[in-house]
Amino acid sequence: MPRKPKMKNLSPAALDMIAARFRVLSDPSRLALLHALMEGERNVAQLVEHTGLSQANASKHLSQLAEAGFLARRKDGLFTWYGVADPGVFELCDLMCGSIARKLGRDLQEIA
Amino acid sequence: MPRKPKMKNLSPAALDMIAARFRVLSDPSRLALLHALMEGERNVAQLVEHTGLSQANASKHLSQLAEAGFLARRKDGLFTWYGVADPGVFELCDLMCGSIARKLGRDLQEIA
DNA sequence: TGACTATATTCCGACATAGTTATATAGTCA
DNA sequence: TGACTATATAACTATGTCGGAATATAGTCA
Repeated sequence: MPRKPKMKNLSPAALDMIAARFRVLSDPSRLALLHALMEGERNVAQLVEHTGLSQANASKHLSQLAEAGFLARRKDGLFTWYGVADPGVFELCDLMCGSIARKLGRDLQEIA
Repeated sequence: MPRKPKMKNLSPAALDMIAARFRVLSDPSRLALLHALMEGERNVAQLVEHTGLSQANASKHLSQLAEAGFLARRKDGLFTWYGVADPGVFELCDLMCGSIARKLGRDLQEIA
């Protein structure tokens, strides 16, 4: 029987999936929408008001976030309410902020 | 004095920084390079061999990863050795994989 | 029913990005 | 020195993405 590999191999398809989800988080407008939803569910008009995005633009970004599974939508009459479906997304952002802090610290060391 | 806000506000510049770093992780070729470096430092030729990327393409992706602070470069004669500068990048990938697993689980529930 | 409202979608132009090919840079060795 | 090697960069093309304007879709209410 073949030797057990030291490290799990990631298939190209898996890499594509992971990359696609990172891409959803790689836009400041979408991050602003996520941030605006930390305190709880909001509808589109509220998010437009809060972020300054256009209605069409906000709607598109919200759809992408929901499609990726970070947000959940709930329709109530004319309104669509968006809320966080996977709180793990905030852990991701926190980790990224920590990574940025470490990098800035290292950059500072280089200069000093 | 002004009331202390419930939640820290993120400046547009901060959102841009975070988004830019997520963008670096949003490409399967770069994820493959990162994955190939989990076991330790490698030079460009080794990474080209391991990933199947072209030399020019690999070099560009490696530069981006180093620029973002995820990788460190070390030159030794003709060779350039790349290694992980911030292991936090693997935590980010692990978290993202967990998030994918949760989403797939939820999608499964919907069908069942 | 028809006017109105909230949200989603389509179309389009501007710009960014990934990959290839060719070339530049710089270190090694005869 | 000159031939060779490893890596980086430039130029180009094809494709992807963002945002705006206009329009479509549905739900509400008179």
